[in-house]
Amino acid sequence: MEAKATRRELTKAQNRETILLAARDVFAEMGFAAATVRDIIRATPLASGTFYNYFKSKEEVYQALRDEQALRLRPRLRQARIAAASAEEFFASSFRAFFAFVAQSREGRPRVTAEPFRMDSPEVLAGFAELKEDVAAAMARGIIPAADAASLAAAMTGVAFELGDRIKAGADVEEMTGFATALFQGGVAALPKV
Amino acid sequence: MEAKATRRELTKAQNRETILLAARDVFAEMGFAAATVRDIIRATPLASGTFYNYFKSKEEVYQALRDEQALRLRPRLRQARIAAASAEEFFASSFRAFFAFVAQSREGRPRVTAEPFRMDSPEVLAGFAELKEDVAAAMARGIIPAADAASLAAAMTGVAFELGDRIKAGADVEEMTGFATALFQGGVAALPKV
Amino acid sequence: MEAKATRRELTKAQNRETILLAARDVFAEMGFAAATVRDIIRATPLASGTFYNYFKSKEEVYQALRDEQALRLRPRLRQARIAAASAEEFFASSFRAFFAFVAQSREGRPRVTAEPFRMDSPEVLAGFAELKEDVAAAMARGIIPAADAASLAAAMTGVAFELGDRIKAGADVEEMTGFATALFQGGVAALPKV
Amino acid sequence: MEAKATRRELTKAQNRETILLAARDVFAEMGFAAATVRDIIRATPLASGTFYNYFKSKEEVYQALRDEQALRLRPRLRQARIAAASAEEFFASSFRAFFAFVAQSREGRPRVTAEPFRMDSPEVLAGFAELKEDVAAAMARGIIPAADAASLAAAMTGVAFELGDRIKAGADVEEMTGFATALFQGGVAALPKV
DNA sequence: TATGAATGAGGCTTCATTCAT
DNA sequence: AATGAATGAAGCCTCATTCAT
Repeated sequence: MEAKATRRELTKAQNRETILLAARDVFAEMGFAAATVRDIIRATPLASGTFYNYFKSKEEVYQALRDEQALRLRPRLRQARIAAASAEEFFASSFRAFFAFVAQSREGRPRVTAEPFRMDSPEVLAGFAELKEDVAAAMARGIIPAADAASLAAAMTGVAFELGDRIKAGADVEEMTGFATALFQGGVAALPKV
Repeated sequence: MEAKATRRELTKAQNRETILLAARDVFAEMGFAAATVRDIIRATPLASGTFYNYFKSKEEVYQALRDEQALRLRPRLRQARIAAASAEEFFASSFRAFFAFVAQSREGRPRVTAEPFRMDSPEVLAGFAELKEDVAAAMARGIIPAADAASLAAAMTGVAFELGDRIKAGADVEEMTGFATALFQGGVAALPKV
Repeated sequence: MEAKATRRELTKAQNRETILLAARDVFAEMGFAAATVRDIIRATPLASGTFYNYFKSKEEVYQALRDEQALRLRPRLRQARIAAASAEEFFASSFRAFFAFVAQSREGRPRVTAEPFRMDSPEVLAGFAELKEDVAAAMARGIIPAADAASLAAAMTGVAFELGDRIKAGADVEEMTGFATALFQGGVAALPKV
Repeated sequence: MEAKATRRELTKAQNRETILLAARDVFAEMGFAAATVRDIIRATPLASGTFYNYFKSKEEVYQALRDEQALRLRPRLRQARIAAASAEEFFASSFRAFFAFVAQSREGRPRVTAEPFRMDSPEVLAGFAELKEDVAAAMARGIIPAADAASLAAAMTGVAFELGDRIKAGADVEEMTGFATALFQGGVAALPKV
């Protein structure tokens, strides 16, 4: 009895995963705007109706994708930031975690999309909120000079996304981390010389 | 005969503009992904067929919109950066021009879209290339310490977009400019105290 | 073993009844045309597959519903008409039985449907055929003046349905019965004065 | 210029009519519940999208069909009833107008539908309201004995529909009219002997 | 050029039904 | 029997685009 139930559950979970993976590829290949539910289904061995057993729309798949990603990324970031004992450590570990994540999830799947957007899913927003909190906490702990935490968090986000976009291989991770960390630590003057 | 021709020219230009303005509103209201050519036409007194006298698709309108914006923004940015005699001036004038532009184009049109994307139209890409060049030039001129120009340009872009997103009123422009400039000048230590 | 079998029988009958009741509500709420098998299932604690152990389609449920109703109504009508010793009795008992049935089956379930249709299920048709026969029989017995029995039966049916539609509460039954009976007995001149 | 406009208008009107006629046949053949928009389109030389230039749904076509019919029927009925100088005339002219209308609109199109329903479109409801008013007016004028006008109107409606259903050819019109009129005038006793 | 109805491809979604468990 | 996920046919509808006027 239990085996039976388990088997079904398994298939369900697999189907869901199948759809998510297909969606990721489709979005990457043609961009979110152009992608259709049909495209996702076609990238799958499943029947059209099956899609709707799992998601209501491409938006929902997208959310799930984002959220799943964020869910995997957030703890790492959090961990890195909370453990930081100095500004250098705070920035370096934050950026390193993010860039490593980008490099890994980009593995074998080159960034093709002409449309680098970021939907404001709850998980993503929550991730940003966390960053702001952590920045504020770091300021309170005296690790970072007191300033506008929200703006600093936004600046970190912008730099992370924009430099993240430029990451090609795992090799770039440390380089980018060094660059971003130096920038936030000491401005242009502190950047690694070329 | 000439009058007629002139009038026609005028009408042509006006129709094009009508469509562009409508498209801007439609994109702002429902996002690029959800918007359709029909939506744009409906936001216009024109007939559906007329759209195709001016554009081939919503993508093309979007490009035109971007390009027009970039075309208005780029000279200002360029001007500001080339005239800069110090790093401080370089950053401040760049960010100020951008934030002012954002504040102005947002006037009366609150940011509604749940989809803050940035398509890589030729004009926008060109704008980024320009920034990179100008950064490199500034480094060559000794105004900015020598470093990876592309990464620095990317970082500036990221900060500009992310802080730009947070701009609500014209009043924020100077504040944001000060924040971003200080960050690039001297890192977190240099940020305005709260 | 026997207990088990019995229980199963019971469950079978119960499931069938469950589906029929759900179908009745669904049809009443959204009309037959709009209702789907899924709607019926959803109004039930049963699984979708189970439906097909009992019925082949919503049409079949509908028939079953009609037939069950007709099956309950017909004997009463028949009884009433056969026992009639005068035209007055014939009409009054027929209409009373019908209106009472309507009032009862409408109890607590107000007429919502925008689609007052009457499918010609075998049972319903049989009911009409019976009425015609009984009318003819009553004519043969001299209780009702000889006339076109089919047309008279049709007229009775029309009046019954149309006045039945106007019944709200049990209180209306006698009133409607009086009205219809008077009409068939003596025409407009015989109708209750207001 | 005018000719051109006229030509277009004409085509539009023709298309609308084409759809209405097709819908009428489709509804007659398979019943409203089973009919789909696709069925209607298929019964037409038009493209699927064209349907939606004229109607939003099969319900809307149905309404239009009903309303058009009612619009043609109502004035005749009204006329007939208002001109009536006696109860006999009131009933006879009402039923005659209705039965003639039924016979005519049924010409060549035998009643196949297994589903004799009547949707409560505004026009149909208005028609019924008119009947009630006219009955009341006739009572006020002393032509019909005072009674419950609404119930009498309902009874007339029921008899009309039910007998109307039995009409096959124009030949039946007078017969049915005589039957119904006699019934309302004097009850069963007054019915034509067989 | 402007118009706007017609077109039909194609996306979206639900549905009845099946079938492995 | 009961379950409920999978299926894919098919209905719904919108859309981009064409084209006669």
